Amino acid sequence: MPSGIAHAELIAVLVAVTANEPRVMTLRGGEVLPYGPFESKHRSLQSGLRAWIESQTGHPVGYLEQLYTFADRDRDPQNPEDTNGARHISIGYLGLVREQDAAGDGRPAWHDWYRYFPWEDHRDRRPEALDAIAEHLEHWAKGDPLRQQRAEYLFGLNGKAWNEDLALQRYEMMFEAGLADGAGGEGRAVFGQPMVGDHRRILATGIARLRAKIKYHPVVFELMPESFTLLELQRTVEALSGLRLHKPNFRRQIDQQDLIEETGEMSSGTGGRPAKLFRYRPAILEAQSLSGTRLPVSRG
Amino acid sequence: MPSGIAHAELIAVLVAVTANEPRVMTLRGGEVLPYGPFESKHRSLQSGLRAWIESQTGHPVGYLEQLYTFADRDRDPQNPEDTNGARHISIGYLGLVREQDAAGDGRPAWHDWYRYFPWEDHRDRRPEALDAIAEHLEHWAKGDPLRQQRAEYLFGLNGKAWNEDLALQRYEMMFEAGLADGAGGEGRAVFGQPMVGDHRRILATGIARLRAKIKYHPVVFELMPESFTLLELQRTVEALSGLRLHKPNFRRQIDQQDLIEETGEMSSGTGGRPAKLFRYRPAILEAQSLSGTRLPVSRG
DNA sequence: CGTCGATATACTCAAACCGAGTACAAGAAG
DNA sequence: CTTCTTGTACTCGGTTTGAGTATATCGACG
Repeated sequence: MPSGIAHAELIAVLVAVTANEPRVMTLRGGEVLPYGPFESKHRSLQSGLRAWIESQTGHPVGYLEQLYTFADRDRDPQNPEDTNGARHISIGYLGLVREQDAAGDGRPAWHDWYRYFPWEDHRDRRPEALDAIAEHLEHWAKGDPLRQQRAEYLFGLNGKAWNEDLALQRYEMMFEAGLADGAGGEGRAVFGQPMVGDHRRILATGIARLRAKIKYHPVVFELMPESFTLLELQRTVEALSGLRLHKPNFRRQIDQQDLIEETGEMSSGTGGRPAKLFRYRPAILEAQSLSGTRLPVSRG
Repeated sequence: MPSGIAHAELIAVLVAVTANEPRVMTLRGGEVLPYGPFESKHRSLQSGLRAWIESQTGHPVGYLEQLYTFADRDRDPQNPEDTNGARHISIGYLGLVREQDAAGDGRPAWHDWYRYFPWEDHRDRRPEALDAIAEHLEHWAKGDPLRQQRAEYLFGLNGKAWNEDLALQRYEMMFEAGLADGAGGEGRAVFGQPMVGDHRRILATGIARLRAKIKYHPVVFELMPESFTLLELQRTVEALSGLRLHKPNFRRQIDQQDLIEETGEMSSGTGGRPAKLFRYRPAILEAQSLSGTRLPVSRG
């Protein structure tokens, strides 16, 4: 069997939510996702990565999931990989941690992920960037009905509904249309802060996966502090999904499923009436995380 | 940065449905999944694998999706990989092809996948294997309430409902309990045909993924011939999910979504009244495959 | 002290969806 | 022409879900 030798590395999309903003851990001024060599001293990829992340962030990783393995030849045009005949493989992981915090070696920094994808935040209003994007895409899709239809669908144009789960496909279309980095040349606009190589695509993959995941699995709780109010929980889900939710319905679905229980204490309140504090029910965890636990992600 | 060198290979779970049975392509008498080295002559992993599969099966691959990257150190105990310091990475893919067909180099054969997971087929009756499995698991979980609860949940014991999506978790529990291969020793029973290394686990990953996928994405059509009757479509979904479905409801959901259209012709009939022939609507494909197309997988 | 602003929490209501069952139509086989 | 098998249409009740409304309880401020 020929070759089959490759450079392998791990790359992590580490997410935390602080002050109602979803954040990603980055290096080098925010244009690189944390990555590391594929070492074999640990029993599995997961456990090795987990240890590495904990050394970097100083916090335990609540949830860790393999995202995707990226290995396209033209991944990173600036860094030709065929020189030695071996290819470059990046195994991407999605990790959720409870708090943003400095510490660690490589001066990691947490950044609001909407800095990289400003068009993905629909919590307060339709992002203005969308209008400009729509215009560019229209020009790009001119004469190609399939492209047009797909652009309308992905970006919620012409009365189509916005679907928050399609973050990756949206980014990919923008990349193809030359709107994601300078590669398009010819004076095209660039939206959102670029990252090195395909790191922004990997981040988009993580966002899309997480947005899909929170609807059916109780992973949000990995991002919450020990005790929290229902509104804080809702704000976290909203931060991740980029949508505003309907408060009564959100609460209904939450307590229909017995995912949380009251701690007995009340929040000291930021403004209005004090809210009950809740905690995630760890006992139920195993069974629930298998079955179809649902978090309502619906417009409000 | 240290090492980061690894042996990389691709491994494929190739699925077809023929005569209402889900089949997997295998080599060497059915105990090996098709695999190949990770070559760099193609633009991407996907396209390289696609070409390779088509040369093997003689049929185009309708759908191809990355499954998971397997790289645990103790993946394959018979084949120690630390000898040369490089680790072994398998990038798994799930592929759907339209017909089973011989041809190709390595004398590939298609096998009913329930041969490897007999307890997963609930179409006609509750598999008898489940009783024996339940008994073994009960013994294995004795004194550990978490294990007990999880076993009940995974295998639908004690009145719990069966959930077809949990195929992977079920296999993993059986593996842990020593019921999946001879490794358990001490005269344990072995259920289903074993495969080399972790190939059976990879197959379980593919089955679970496909079962989850068909509920929300119109990928079943990649397994269907050009034109088909509604019952044939239903039988295919049933074959994959391992469940019987409610006919009227299945039909309702199918044509609510405009996924298919009549060809105008009728089936020459296998028994009763001739059925209308339908075809998948290719025009809608792009948009639909993004949105939440639903195929009803419910008991009948 | 009373009102306002803000948040928390409870309740209502209709549309949509979904599981399950029933009834009838149309060809094949005997 | 009866029976079997498959196809197709319809009904019905329960559950889910999106959306709206009403009330409770705090802090702040005049």
